[in-house]
Amino acid sequence: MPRMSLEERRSLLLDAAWRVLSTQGVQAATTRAICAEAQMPQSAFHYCFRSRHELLREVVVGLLPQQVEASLSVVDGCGSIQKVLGKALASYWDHVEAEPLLHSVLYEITTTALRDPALVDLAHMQYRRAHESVSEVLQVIAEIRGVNWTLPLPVLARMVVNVLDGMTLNYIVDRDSKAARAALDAFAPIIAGLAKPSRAGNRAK
Amino acid sequence: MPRMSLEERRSLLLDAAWRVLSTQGVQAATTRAICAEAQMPQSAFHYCFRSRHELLREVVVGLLPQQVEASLSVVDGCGSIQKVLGKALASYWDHVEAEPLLHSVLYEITTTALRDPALVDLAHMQYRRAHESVSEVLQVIAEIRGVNWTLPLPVLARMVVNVLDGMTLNYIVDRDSKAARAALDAFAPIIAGLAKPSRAGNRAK
DNA sequence: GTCTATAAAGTGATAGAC
DNA sequence: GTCTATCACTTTATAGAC
Repeated sequence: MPRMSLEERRSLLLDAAWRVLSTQGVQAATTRAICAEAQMPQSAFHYCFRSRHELLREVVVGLLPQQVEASLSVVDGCGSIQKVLGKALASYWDHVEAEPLLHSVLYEITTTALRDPALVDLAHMQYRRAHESVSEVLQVIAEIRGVNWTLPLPVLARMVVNVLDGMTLNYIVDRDSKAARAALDAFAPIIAGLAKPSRAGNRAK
Repeated sequence: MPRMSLEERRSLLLDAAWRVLSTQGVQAATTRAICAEAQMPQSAFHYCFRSRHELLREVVVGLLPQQVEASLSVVDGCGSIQKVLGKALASYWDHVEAEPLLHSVLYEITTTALRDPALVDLAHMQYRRAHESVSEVLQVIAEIRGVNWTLPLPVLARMVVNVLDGMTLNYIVDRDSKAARAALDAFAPIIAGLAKPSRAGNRAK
């Protein structure tokens, strides 16, 4: 009913899309459902977005993954390498258990994008970003603890991404928090064990 | 055109469904597409299946996961624990690289099922089976090599499932065989390192 | 700019002639 | 048993009155 700027409406629709996506999934996030959530008529959708694809793309590129990556990046410098790594992993995992539907959407988007030539680059982007983000965290940890990783960083980063990905997907399905945390507690020291003191000594600057 | 028994037609439709699913994905596997693939009119679908859900369920329960599990279960008893485990993992991975679209469908089904109350049990079944299957393989390996796992079997099985799941999903997206095999080669000795010689000695019967 | 109304193309499922 | 035809519904996107 009220007049508003195009930018404002876009923002409302992106927020609404985000709510519909996380609560009902990609399939259910139709232009109708999103506009209903934003309390505007369906046709208002096309004032702001050329197509549903364009909106999906903006949601994924602009909103979703940052939150996830941020949760892993909370690195606290105190304690042994295993402690530091354990805290970063625990921070990520708290996010998974707090917002399982958010993570569920990420996997839906991946599988959806893989089958749609117009969206397939989103899937590639998700993993490229995840690898970069994890690489950075691992590098920071190595620096502040004065250690070197015994595997090439890209290999190690892929391993960590894959472990977290697999654990997350499994958790989303069975919601078995106890089992998931047992697995995470077993993985943490294993990954920490892939670090060795650097020749420069084991505490940096 | 030709008359045929209900069972025969069901079988044709299941095969056709499987081909459409793996080449075009869950979304595209409509009753029309499946019947076209099986070269019969769309209405023939409902001679055999009450609904599309019923067919999806039968495909998942009866056809898909067996192949995947079987590939991991190829356990060759010769060599060190690391060799044996490495061969089982390699056998699974060969299957992934040979049939990436098959594995892709499994993830699509998982995410699709999670959002659909009528199918959600399929997602649970997938993981329950995966855990059972991996547990069994790990147990067999421990027996023939005369070792014990240093972690409870359910925890270890979950870890292995998660690692393979994460690796597979990542590979399906980026198709980076070299990077994936580097990660797998790093994981194998780590998992093997979670075994310790049992008091009974390190070669069984 | 904003809305109602509708077009155009899909979907799963069914009716009814043969 | 088999098929054509179609129903009832949903989707994205657009036309056109206001």
